[in-house]
Amino acid sequence: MDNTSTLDRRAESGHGPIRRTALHDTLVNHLRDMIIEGELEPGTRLHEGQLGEQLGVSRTPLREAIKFLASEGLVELIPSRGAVVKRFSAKDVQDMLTVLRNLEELAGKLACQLASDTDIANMRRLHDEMVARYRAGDRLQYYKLNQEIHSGIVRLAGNSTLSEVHQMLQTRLKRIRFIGHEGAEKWAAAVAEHEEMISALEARDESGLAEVLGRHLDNAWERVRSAI
Amino acid sequence: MDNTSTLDRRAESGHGPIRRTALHDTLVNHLRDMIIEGELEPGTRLHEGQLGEQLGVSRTPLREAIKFLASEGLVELIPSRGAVVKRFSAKDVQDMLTVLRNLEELAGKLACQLASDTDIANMRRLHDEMVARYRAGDRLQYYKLNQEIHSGIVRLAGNSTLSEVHQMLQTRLKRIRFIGHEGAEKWAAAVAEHEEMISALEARDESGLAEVLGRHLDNAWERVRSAI
DNA sequence: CGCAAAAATGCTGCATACAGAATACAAAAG
DNA sequence: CTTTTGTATTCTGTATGCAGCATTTTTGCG
Repeated sequence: MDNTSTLDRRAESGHGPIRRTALHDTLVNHLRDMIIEGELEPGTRLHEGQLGEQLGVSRTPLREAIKFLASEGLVELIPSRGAVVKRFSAKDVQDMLTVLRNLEELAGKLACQLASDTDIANMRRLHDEMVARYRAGDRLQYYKLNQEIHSGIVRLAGNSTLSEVHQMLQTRLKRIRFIGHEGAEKWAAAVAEHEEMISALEARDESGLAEVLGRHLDNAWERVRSAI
Repeated sequence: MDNTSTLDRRAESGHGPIRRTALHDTLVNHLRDMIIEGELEPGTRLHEGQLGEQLGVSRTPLREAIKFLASEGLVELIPSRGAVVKRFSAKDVQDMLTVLRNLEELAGKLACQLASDTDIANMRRLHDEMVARYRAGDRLQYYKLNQEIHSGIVRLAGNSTLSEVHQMLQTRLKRIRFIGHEGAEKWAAAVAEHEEMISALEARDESGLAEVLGRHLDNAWERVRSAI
């Protein structure tokens, strides 16, 4: 049997020396990925002994990581019965998107006020790169750049709490968005909305940007609602 | 020396059998209270050995609770150096209030749409009770009811994510609000704003309620800004 | 007396060990 | 055949022990 733990392998695949980051962070990120990517499906019990052996760590740091994720809302703690991967209902997703929409609208307005011209130029560059990935049909890279753009706009709002909360909701929804693989025409529409977003940002059109961001997320809901 | 741990004493002061809740929850709540009430000041290192002995628990569950709080943003984890109580700058507080304002405005709108007449009547009752505490000069009870009313309006929005995020920010700000002990005239103004809030809710006046909630939080910022 | 290097101390990070609760299974009674 | 109860197993919750890192103190040398 392979004696190298899963964690080591993943860490080595990164850059530079092995395990720069503390084990706690590594574990948290790894478990988060496992949940987002569906390796641990909703409702799955997180078996400490088994999972620990699989990852090559003892139960102590594993439990700490699980508690951390519990506070992030990705897993649910059941007294004396451990932790299970949280299951999100359709309403849960809708609720998250409602809040996310509001936050992005706020972020859009603030970004128009606060972003430097350089910041905006960088966003345009990211956008162009994303469109290139779209044209190439590279869904995975498109998806990554898409997320980066949304996070980027929020970052331009210069509000750390806003970034933090946005990041948290984005993470919870990642799992869902993986499911909602939209068709070609919807994908094109999403790209068009992104074009609108960047244009509004360049024009520093607060209400315009907020409107597009809101519409974009409403459409996201339309895209995934059937998949849940 | 008193052999009963601090945790036991606090638990016994509750209702029913001792320690209904799991130790994890008890610890998290206790530490959270210690931070909010200023017993653990910002910048304080959370000394595992010492703190554990003081609370009468071993390091393991204590560490798990600390990790939980770290994800809530109340403490900061520093690799190989443990955890410290997070210090919030004036900008941090302003950022939180900006987000909180946006969330409450959203909640106000949704509450006007979704709340039942009974729900609204209950809010009015809470409000009247709060005004009574104000007239009696009972700051602590006033403060508690105040928080309950804000949480209540958010709850009426029927959006669990909204409630959760709101609760998180409210918790982080509690520590700050404890400082901002407003003067008599500002207190009166705050009560007046609350009266407006309830009236707007009863009239199901979405924009009116959102406006008051926003103004209320802006004023909250004015009240605490000098104290930071 | 000042400074640097090295030892010593204290704390965190992780692993392991033990106790108690929950569940699964089996056997017996209705 | 179903239900119930006793027992065994498994997993969680908590305590403790050990190793490594950070910091501080002490000691040796200029």
